[in-house]
Amino acid sequence: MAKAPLSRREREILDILYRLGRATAHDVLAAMPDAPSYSAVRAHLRILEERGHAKHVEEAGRYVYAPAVARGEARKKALSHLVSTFFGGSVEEAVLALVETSRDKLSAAELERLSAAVTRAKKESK
Amino acid sequence: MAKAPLSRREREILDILYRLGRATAHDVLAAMPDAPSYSAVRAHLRILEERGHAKHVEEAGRYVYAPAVARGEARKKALSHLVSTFFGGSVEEAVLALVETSRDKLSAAELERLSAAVTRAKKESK
DNA sequence: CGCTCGATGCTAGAATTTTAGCACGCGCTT
DNA sequence: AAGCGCGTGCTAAAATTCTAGCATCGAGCG
Repeated sequence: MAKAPLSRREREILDILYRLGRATAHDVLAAMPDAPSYSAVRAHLRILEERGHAKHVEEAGRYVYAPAVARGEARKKALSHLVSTFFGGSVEEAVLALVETSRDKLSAAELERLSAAVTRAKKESK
Repeated sequence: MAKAPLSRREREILDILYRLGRATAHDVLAAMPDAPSYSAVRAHLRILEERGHAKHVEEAGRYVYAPAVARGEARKKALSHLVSTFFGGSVEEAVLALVETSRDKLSAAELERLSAAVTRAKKESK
């Protein structure tokens, strides 16, 4: 499975696909702040599919697109890339940054769950 | 501060810059798996600078490049983009994924610190 | 000095990406 | 059954990205 690097627009569109989960060309178009023509979007979607990054199902006559590789996979990849380029490979620092910079966005319940997850990890690593 | 989206190669090179902190054209070239010519790299570096993404200092005659926007800033941005495209905006999920998928990579000490950070966050949010 | 080495600036061309538009095809309404 | 409205496939051309190579310039060396 060769992983040809995506071009700018392709990346943008694929990201939207990940964000939406599944979407038609119109949905994608609507989600783009600097949208080009409908045709252009469709062309990209087609190419994305050709290269194995997306797939589509026909539904009531129209195409509904979705990422080809599972969200989970993509997440890991993106996460690992980010950690290595911005945090020198330190997962710890990444987590810290995430928690610190969005303290207020995290509810008490969420923090509780995070706490539990860390504890769980501690046990496992023992 | 206009935000012109980066092209593929530019993105790649800028990432390397972030990873290395500071680097000469040669360093960058060496860090690229699919490296083009030295000239090409230099050209991109120049463009990157032109567009405000990188800057350089002359040092012993040669140019040493570094990202123009602080690592911290870039981190936040990258993190937030990632969270929104892959985790539906949920910081919690992102942290969980980070911790879960790299359990073994985290040392006991690191987990300890994370635990402390979460606790601290809890207090603050109170 | 005169040469070579290593670095930079610049330019032009090749290659890719990005976009728009046209040509159907299908289901509906009139 | 002819005329929309809406979707798709495909192609060609504009725009950008990517690359290489040449001209220069300063430092070090025989």
